[in-house]
Amino acid sequence: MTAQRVKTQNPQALTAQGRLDALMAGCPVHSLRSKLKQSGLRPTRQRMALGLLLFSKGDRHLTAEKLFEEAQELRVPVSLATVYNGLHVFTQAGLLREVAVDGSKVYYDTNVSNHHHFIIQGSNTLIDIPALDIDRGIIPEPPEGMEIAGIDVVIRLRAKS
Amino acid sequence: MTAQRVKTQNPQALTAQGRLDALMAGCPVHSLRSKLKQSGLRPTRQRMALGLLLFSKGDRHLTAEKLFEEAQELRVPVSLATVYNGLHVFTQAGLLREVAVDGSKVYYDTNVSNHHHFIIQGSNTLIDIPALDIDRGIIPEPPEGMEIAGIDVVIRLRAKS
DNA sequence: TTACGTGCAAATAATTTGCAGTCCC
DNA sequence: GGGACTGCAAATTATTTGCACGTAA
Repeated sequence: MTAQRVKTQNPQALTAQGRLDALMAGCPVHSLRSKLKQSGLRPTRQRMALGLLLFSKGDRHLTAEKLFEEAQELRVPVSLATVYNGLHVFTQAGLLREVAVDGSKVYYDTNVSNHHHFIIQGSNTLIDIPALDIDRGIIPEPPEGMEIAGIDVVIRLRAKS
Repeated sequence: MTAQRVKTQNPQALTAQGRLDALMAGCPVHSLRSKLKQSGLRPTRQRMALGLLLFSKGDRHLTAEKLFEEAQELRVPVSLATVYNGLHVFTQAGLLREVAVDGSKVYYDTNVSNHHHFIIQGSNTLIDIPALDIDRGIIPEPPEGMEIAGIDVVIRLRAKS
């Protein structure tokens, strides 16, 4: 192995892979590849394609069907079953968050930070709401011409570890 | 402050009308009947039976399938399609509230006042949370041995009338 | 009477699964 | 090479719909 072993606060910068990652930090392809590897997921052709569709356009709210359509439009060969599979493993890895909107389809949010949502009845559009507002009991103003039809708060519980 | 009880007999020994009567005994049958009429809904045999199952046991959280099972256990003749139909018209009439829990099934809450929910991961159990707490930015303590896995806030919007 | 409701079975919609074949490490 | 991943099609689950028949007003 290499002889240069200097301790710093960023050990990753000292390995060959780390230097490579740093160089490629601006490249969405390579940053996605290492994100997947860090999560123990093989960066397969299909997962890379889905990951790029999901994560290289800012925060997005997508259904499985919608993501599948986007892949098809771009002539990326991926099956619907693999889209579902990919969304599940991405979610498990903490790269996506499922949003409970209604009883029909599941939405995936590429913004995994703490925040909430408006949903416009009829059109199935999600709009982010910063968490702080609601956590302080402040209900934000609806967009122009819209009014609040209802508020759903669901706190999911699990057995303490 | 317990409600007047009617002596229960073997439900199978009764006629359909008799079982319906047993179900109605001690229950606000007429208030349900007028509630339905006020909403422009015909108080049919099936809707009365479903309404009594829903509204005569305090606040409940039910799925269509669960309500159907309860009707079957009490030998109340009603089809699954009619259960779905009934839940929809009751919801439109403001007698029920749909709760967005996850992407699979729809829950119906007989408590239509402003409040929120815990859901216990794994078991599909809903627990009411008074609205005031959350509307003031106070997240209530989870039950013993449970911890918060996540919070979903969805504000549903509609076009201003 | 007659429009609204109901029951049945078939149709949808979203998602999952079984398994043979493929690809990454 | 071997286990992880993918694709296809069939299976499942939750819900809706079409239509003939029933029933409350």
